[in-house]
Amino acid sequence: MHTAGSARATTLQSAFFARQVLPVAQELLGKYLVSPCGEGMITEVEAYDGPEDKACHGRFGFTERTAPMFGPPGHWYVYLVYGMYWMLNIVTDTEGYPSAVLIRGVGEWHGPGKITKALGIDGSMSGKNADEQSGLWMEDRGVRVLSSQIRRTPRVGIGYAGEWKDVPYRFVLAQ
DNA sequence: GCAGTGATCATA
DNA sequence: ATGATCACTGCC
Repeated sequence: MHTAGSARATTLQSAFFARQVLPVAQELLGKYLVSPCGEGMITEVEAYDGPEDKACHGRFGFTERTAPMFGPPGHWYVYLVYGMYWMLNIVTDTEGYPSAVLIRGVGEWHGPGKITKALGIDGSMSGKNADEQSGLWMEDRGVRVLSSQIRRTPRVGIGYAGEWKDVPYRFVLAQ
């Protein structure tokens, strides 16, 4: 109680994610991804923002796979890409509006496919709430991130997305 | 620079 | 049932 910097870790709750995806994505830098299999600080994310975003999976409407994106914020959306790699996203904003943050870098793991492989995350996590019961959640451990430490770039791997391919929705914590 | 890999979705 | 697509990675 005497040391200002010794904040207890707090689990990020639904209210944190029930906001526009861009501020949520930016503020996830410096937070921790935690599971029984491993954990680390989030260092790279991307935002996917609603039906107008030509790179967002929600742009084609509700399907079985993308259902979690249309569900309540604070739940996981996990899908397989290129037949090999599970992509981990946290759903944001309001129920019915498809938006999510892709977790691309955590601790020593640089790359969304490496994170899920290291932590043993697969599609069975999709649609579950991000809490201790599901076994995968995020924590604020008091790490302060200055805006000067954040680099913004276009998103990776979405060259098909027309005018949306160049929007700076990727956030990287400077090394 | 590009192959590997298989679920998903549209079309039928 | 079939074919195109794909928010990656590792090796050429």
